[in-house]
Amino acid sequence: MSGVGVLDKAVVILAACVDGASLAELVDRTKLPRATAHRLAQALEIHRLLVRDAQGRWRPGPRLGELANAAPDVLLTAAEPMLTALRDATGESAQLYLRRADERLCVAAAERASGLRDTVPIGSVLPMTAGSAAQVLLAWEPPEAVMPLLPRCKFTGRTLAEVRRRGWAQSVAEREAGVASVSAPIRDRTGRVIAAISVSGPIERLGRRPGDRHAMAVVRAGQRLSGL
Amino acid sequence: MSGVGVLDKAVVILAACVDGASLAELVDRTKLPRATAHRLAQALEIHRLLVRDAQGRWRPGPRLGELANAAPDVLLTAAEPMLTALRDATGESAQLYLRRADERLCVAAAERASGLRDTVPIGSVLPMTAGSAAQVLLAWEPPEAVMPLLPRCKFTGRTLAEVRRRGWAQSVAEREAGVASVSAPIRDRTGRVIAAISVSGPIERLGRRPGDRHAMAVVRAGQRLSGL
DNA sequence: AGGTATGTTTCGGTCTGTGGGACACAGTAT
DNA sequence: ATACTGTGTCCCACAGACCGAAACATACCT
Repeated sequence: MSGVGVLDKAVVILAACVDGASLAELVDRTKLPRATAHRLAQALEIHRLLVRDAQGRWRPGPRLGELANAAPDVLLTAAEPMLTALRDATGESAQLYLRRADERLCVAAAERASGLRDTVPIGSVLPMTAGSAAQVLLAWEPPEAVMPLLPRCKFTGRTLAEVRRRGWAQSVAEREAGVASVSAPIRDRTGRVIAAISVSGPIERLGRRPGDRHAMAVVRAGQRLSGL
Repeated sequence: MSGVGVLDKAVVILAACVDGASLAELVDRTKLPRATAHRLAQALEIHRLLVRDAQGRWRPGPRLGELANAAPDVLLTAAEPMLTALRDATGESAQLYLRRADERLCVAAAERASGLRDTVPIGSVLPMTAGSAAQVLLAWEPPEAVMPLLPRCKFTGRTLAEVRRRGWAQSVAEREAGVASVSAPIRDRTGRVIAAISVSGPIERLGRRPGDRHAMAVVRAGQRLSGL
């Protein structure tokens, strides 16, 4: 997949251990043979990329945090001025969301200074079942990752197909009554969607088709933040 | 080293990219052949464990943070009650330190409630060149990792040998005038020192040989936090 | 123009990683 | 008490994944 099979397997194991995993759970989640899963998990443990608790469950290890925190996140650093510019260009609050399993995390924001505005504090966890950012974070995921969620979503598979076609999403009164929003993807160098950039505000100002008004600015901001 | 060579190399590459690295720098820091370094760095990039900026420098990628933040740090969770118990048992403030290159980071603390006390706020960055926690964090490091630091340290190689022999360290007026401290190692399951646990307070109360008084309690707390 | 440094890609060969199976232990069912 | 099943750990023969020298491309310096 990346061309280095051991690394591919190691990353699958790390992902499977995010919420803690016994060996049996690890084997079940990764579909790796037990000996392979055991051997690689132990090696990750030796490198402190995993730790093993008293019950024998593997969890993310401290070295991940050490490596992650060693340098500021390139995306977050670049996002600050871009969100500010987007807020100023559109006159609405702007946010950046990362996916966290079945939720989305607001990791950066630039808030409209005055008047009626949608405030999403940094660190907020919002649902993945409503809102234009959720649509963007899900639209390019494999169907098997999306299907379990769709019955609980305010949008449908058809909405997500439309998002893929247009390259952006809009929502009206999905996450919250009275709020409309527009979102676009931020992609990594391989083209994978890693975050969503959004503007949001009252329906009174944004209208029932907020994409007509702001999609271009949001898409452009997303493109500028892609590939970092 | 862990028994999985590709993983060993990948981790070396991740560590070398912490402050950003071009391919040439990566090759120089890791001593890997250039084709190997390039191939593995690209694979890490595909997995978003590294990102590559516009100048072609690799940096820690967002997936590290995603994996790290997914679950609370086992050690920090366990440390809270242990530091409180150590503070109560010794009557002095207690702290937990992680190594960060040439500094140490206080990541947890339990402060003595009243009277004369050493306050180290969580998040503080302290030097690696003075203090008993620094001695503990360095004592079991390979000589080549320690030698460059020693000329600037308040202690010597002999001090570190003594720390290894005793299993703990003490300092008097090293990091700060009037402050004495005792520290012990916290180890992972492979026996590697990953943190230092300390008590600290005024020399008036701790004396010039604070280890006589508190080493046993500190060592025991360190042992209890080891292997998580 | 020539030399050097850096980044990227290829591919034959070697040795690393794979994973079936054995073993030990714990838990469950009869 | 016994048998069976599930789980975790480890071994080692062998297949193929990874290695890395070499070639090539590009940029930079003199």
